[in-house]
Amino acid sequence: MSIKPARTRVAPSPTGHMHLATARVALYDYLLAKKTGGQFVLRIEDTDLSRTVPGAEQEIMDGLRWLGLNYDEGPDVGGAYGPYRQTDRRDIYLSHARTLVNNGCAYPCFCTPDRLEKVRQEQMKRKENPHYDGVCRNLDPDEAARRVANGEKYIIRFKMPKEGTTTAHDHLRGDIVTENKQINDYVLLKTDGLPTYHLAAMVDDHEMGITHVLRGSEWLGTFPLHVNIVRAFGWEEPTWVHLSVFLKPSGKGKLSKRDTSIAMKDGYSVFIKDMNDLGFTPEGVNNWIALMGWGVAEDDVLDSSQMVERFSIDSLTPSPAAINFQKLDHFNATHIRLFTSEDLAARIKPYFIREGLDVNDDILLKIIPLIRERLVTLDDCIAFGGFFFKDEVSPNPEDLVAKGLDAAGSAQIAQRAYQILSEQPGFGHEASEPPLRAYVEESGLNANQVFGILRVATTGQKVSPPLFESMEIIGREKCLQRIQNAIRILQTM
RNA sequence: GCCCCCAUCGUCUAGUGGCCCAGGACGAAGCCCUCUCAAGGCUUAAACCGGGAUUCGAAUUCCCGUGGGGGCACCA
Repeated sequence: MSIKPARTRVAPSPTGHMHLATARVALYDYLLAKKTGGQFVLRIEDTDLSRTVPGAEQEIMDGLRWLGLNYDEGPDVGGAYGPYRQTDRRDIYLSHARTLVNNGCAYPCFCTPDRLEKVRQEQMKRKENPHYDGVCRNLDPDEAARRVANGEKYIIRFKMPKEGTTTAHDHLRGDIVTENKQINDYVLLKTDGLPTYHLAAMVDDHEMGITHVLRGSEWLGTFPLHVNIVRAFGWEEPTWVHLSVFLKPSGKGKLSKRDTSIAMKDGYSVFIKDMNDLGFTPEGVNNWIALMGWGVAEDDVLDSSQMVERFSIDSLTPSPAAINFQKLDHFNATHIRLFTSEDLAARIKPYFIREGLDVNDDILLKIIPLIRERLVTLDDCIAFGGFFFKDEVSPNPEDLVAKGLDAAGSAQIAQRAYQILSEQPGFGHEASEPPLRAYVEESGLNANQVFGILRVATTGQKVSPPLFESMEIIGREKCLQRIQNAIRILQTM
């Protein structure tokens, strides 16, 4: 690991919901910056006006903050290398495009979209690779300049060398050698005066002093182009790291944000904005995405500081990774068990409130040890602890009937239990459990039957945290009331 | 069609020529614990895509297949 501080950037387009892949790039960027004492930058790549979605930029910033990936520089925090929104940098790209035209590495192109489309069709018909046919590449520079001066519409294309090969170095894959003739004369500057990614990203990465470019492997195809652009400017290249892509859970095909069938189903989502609602924690999500594409040996439950400590771009993996929601569950549940009681209480409180429950903070803190290891997602607190905040519970009558018994028999047990509990001077679980256990012994019933009735009676549900501890928190009065109510239900069945 | 990338248990991965009859984690199965559900403990099943080559020796190097993925826009 280099000691030199790294400047990294995540550069999403505000074209839709922020998803897992963006979050992972940001995570790695963040980790590398922290590890080396450098800076992590957010840059918004909004040069395609037609695809920009209102609110998407905010969603990205909110998502990064939710994940705890606070950027040192960005549109809303500023920084010495701004502006951080590409539409605010038009002039910068324009002058750089001119530089390239002037040094012969780029040229104006006057071809109409119509003609281009026709050329493409013909090439396809001839089973050729669709590519720009180079009409304007061969224009006399003076004539081209004249036409530009005359106000003719034009774009600027990169003049890709026709001969030879380009060797581009990826940190994970080594040298990638491509024949130059395979690479098109890509558009650098569009009719609307805005740059394409190819120009904008290269210019910005250089101008912003980015030392390590981490990006998706979908950029591998244009990687040689990018390297040529950087070299045409005479700039030093950053370290290029092309990350593996995320595959659908099936492993068939790239994970797409347009694929709604898996975007949000069964309580899972690929969008960061949904994670909180679904009860996932930043710790769980970060841990999950961190390990898809990063080989950490052993101990793979890591918090942010442990990740920083261990992170290295050398241990990133180049192969595609299928996402696995079961693992998200695992990491989420594991991190929940690691939170302090106060922290966990604060985190689950909103879910109770969302459910319309009146949360008592004392009770909230008391139930934490009872429900903590049962939570996979934070919103599971409702299923395991909602009844603590209800005045009454309404058990399903059938659930009150113990296994192997009928309603009348179950009612008798409930009655006896009621009697035992009301005769007991104390009510804590230490006071209540022994006499009830003794009753189980002498009655010849099993604990499941007796405790099961009480569980359903007092909590209103078949599955709950440990019975006696729960009853203690519910309180003597409420418990007796609820058991009384259960007896009534059983007697009228 | 053309170009590029990738290839270890179902999944995420460790492994950089002998330490590997391949290790960990998730998931699965079983047992223990147990008032339900969990958690926890123990155990089991489960992989080096195929074929050549190099080498005393290959999961690890090279070549060829095959499979998967990505790209071939005035989108990023």
